[in-house]
Amino acid sequence: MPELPEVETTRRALAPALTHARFKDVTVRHTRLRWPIPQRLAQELKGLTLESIERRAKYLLLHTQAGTLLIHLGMSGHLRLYQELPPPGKHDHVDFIFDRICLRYTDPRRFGAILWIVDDVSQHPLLQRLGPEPLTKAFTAKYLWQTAQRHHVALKTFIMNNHIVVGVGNIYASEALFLAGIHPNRPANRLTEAEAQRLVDSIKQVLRKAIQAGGTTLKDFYSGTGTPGYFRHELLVYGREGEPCVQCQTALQKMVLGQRGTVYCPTCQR
DNA sequence: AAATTCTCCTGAAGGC
DNA sequence: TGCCTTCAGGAGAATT
Repeated sequence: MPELPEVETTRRALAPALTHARFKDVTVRHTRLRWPIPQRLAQELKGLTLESIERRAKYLLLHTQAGTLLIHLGMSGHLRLYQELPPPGKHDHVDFIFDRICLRYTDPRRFGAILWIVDDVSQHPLLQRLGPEPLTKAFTAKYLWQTAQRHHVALKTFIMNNHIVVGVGNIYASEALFLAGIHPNRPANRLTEAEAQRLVDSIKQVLRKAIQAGGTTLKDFYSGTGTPGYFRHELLVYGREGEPCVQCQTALQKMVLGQRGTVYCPTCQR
């Protein structure tokens, strides 16, 4: 499931091949994603040059002079580059055809999105209320601690809230809380300032390392060039329910928070 | 305002 | 082997 590291990995794979490339055509086989793909997408894009690819939260923003193509990978989406497109499979919903290369969007569960934005992208409803990027200086312990004072939800739910900080999904929230030694079910407003510092450091660390590893591939995720991510081998708690904690050998436990499976060490996380 | 629940969807896993 | 049920999960929308 693509979280920030997987989306960033995708962006880095696509940018060298697609920056300054020109859209020649778009093939849409299945319009029904999270929202319908715009009917006139092919006409809008045809002939435009892709100027840059930006990532904001888990959104990819493909900028052109006339507008921005927004792509979200949802739960199971991935984008892949091809010199020569193979015959489409069941879940290959969209092909972006450039002069010398093709980009295919695949998404079995169809929770992703492809939108065309003409106005100021930063003012778009999907983007304007987002919290800070976790890997920037704007995401500090002071900010997280002060914000936490006003919230009573479980800390894991809190750091997965895009209004608080973006890009931290179920996998990396679980990992970061383990690294910080903080129980995922602790109410946000009971976080101490010292713990906020540990948590911010842990979030940054786990995201950076995951990007270095090319993301986490559980099933569906592959980078833009088709390679899987290797961070799965470095996961300390996610997917390890019942297995021994790497620090204390206690059997890891699982609970549900905000309708999300949450694995943690009952000994190391308090 | 904040918190909770519902919803979209498919493939995998479990039960009988 | 096969059919049915359950579950996972990003995040906006609807509801409390």
